[in-house]
Amino acid sequence: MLTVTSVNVNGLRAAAKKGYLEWLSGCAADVVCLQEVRAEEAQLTEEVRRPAGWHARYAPAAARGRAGVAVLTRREPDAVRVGFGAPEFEDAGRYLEVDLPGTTVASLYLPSGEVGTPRQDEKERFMEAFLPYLVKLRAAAAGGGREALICGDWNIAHREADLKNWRANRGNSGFLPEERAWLSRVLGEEGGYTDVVRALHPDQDGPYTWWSYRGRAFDNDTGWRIDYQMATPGLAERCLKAEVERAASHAERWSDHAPVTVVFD
Amino acid sequence: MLTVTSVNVNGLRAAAKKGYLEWLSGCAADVVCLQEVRAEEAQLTEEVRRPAGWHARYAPAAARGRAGVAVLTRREPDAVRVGFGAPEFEDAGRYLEVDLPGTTVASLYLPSGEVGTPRQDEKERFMEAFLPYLVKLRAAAAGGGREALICGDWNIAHREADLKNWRANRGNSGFLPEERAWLSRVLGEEGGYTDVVRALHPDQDGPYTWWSYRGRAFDNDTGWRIDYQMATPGLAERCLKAEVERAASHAERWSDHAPVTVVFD
DNA sequence: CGTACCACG
DNA sequence: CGTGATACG
Repeated sequence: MLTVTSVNVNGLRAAAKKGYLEWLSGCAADVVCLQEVRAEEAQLTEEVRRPAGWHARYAPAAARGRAGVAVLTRREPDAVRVGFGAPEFEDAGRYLEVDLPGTTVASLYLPSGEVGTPRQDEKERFMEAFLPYLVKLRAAAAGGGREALICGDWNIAHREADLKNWRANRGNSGFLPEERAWLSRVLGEEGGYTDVVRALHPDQDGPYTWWSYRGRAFDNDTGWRIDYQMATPGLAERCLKAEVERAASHAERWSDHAPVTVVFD
Repeated sequence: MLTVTSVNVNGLRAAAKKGYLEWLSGCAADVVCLQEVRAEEAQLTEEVRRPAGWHARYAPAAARGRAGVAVLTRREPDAVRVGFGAPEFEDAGRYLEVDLPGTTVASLYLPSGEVGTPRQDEKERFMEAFLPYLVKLRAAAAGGGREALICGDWNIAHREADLKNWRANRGNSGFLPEERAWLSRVLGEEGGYTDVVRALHPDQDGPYTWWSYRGRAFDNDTGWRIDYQMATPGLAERCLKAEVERAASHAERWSDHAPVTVVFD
């Protein structure tokens, strides 16, 4: 059994002030992947940096206060790797991988973009460099009799069911045809990964994992499903349960994203 | 009778959220001089911009969110002037003058400095340009049978009694020998102004008008007296009462400065 | 709208 | 330590 949770915390220091640690203490997962930590380890309190009972590995961004991913594991990982080989994104705080027995788990924070800005170009460069890595990772895992799970904020909604207002967002970053096509490659023959939440919930809208802080997006459930756990075939087959932990109320929210939890047999 | 209050609000928008308007509604003054407004009029709510019963004139800084002085008057001023003729400080949001019958009242925010930095040089340039203006203002007022009152944050403690830790601050901006000597010139033969709070309270420490937000400065009354009302001789003679309105508790504070109120006959 | 940074005080 | 600017999301 392996239970993995992934959540974009939108600033770990802010999240810790609003209930992240209480949430973590009730979290039964074996592995927790965090994105948008937005802090270096030295800026975190000891309790937040290494919660009791967890091993914690961080990959902060070179730019202070930006991005940053982490992985918490109940047992010490066998190996830890930062980045995926693309020089531009080596110190971007966007990819961290840990090896556990039989399985490699990664925390990913794919850049968010905005059409017509350099940030969209950066997002596309990331996507272009990352897909070959995913292919290589899957092959390497298969060759070594291992599985891989890429958790995180992919900043792309794949299909119309993956966001509330898909019509209005056809021209917006996060739901562009080329972004959706790229995710289809990750999930198709080329990548061979499975979106395990969608695999277990094929016929519903959402479940959304992100709601803008602007307006009443959360209250109206005007959300996007952009946080995924993408599993190699052998691992995907073992998926028993997959769910998104939407906060009960706006007041209980400690991030604009919700945790995504998957239980593997 | 003329009652004048002066206070550095340290951001009028923040002050308004913490009790400034409640304080103002209990304020019996005829004129209120504000410093560090840190906003343009358009950024203020109508209620804050023009409180009921007041006329309000603003002199914002060209740099957004910096400095900014204002004067509130119960009756419409006869004239309003921004700046004191020094080109460098014309749009600095540091000086605003209003004419009321028989009296000119000014709101001043003298630059704060830091030894060894360009900001200290700026402070000194301001002082150098401002003293001749004060001399000219006094002469012009006298020639026209008027009085003048310069209220505000002068960012200099004059004597040892004007700050709690004078020994430790001998080398710090705000209590440098040259700054103190400059204030002595304002208050001596050259300027001819009277520090009316000190005139009415000659033998006490303080009363302080500013306490740093750092540490427990307010609770320990580790303050500085840097906010003054400086009056021309005829007006100084009419001073009946002068006091500093220290907030009762840290929780009641809506600025790091306290209002200075003077009643003239 | 919220979390960070920074400059200023 | 707090205000407000800015970048990012």
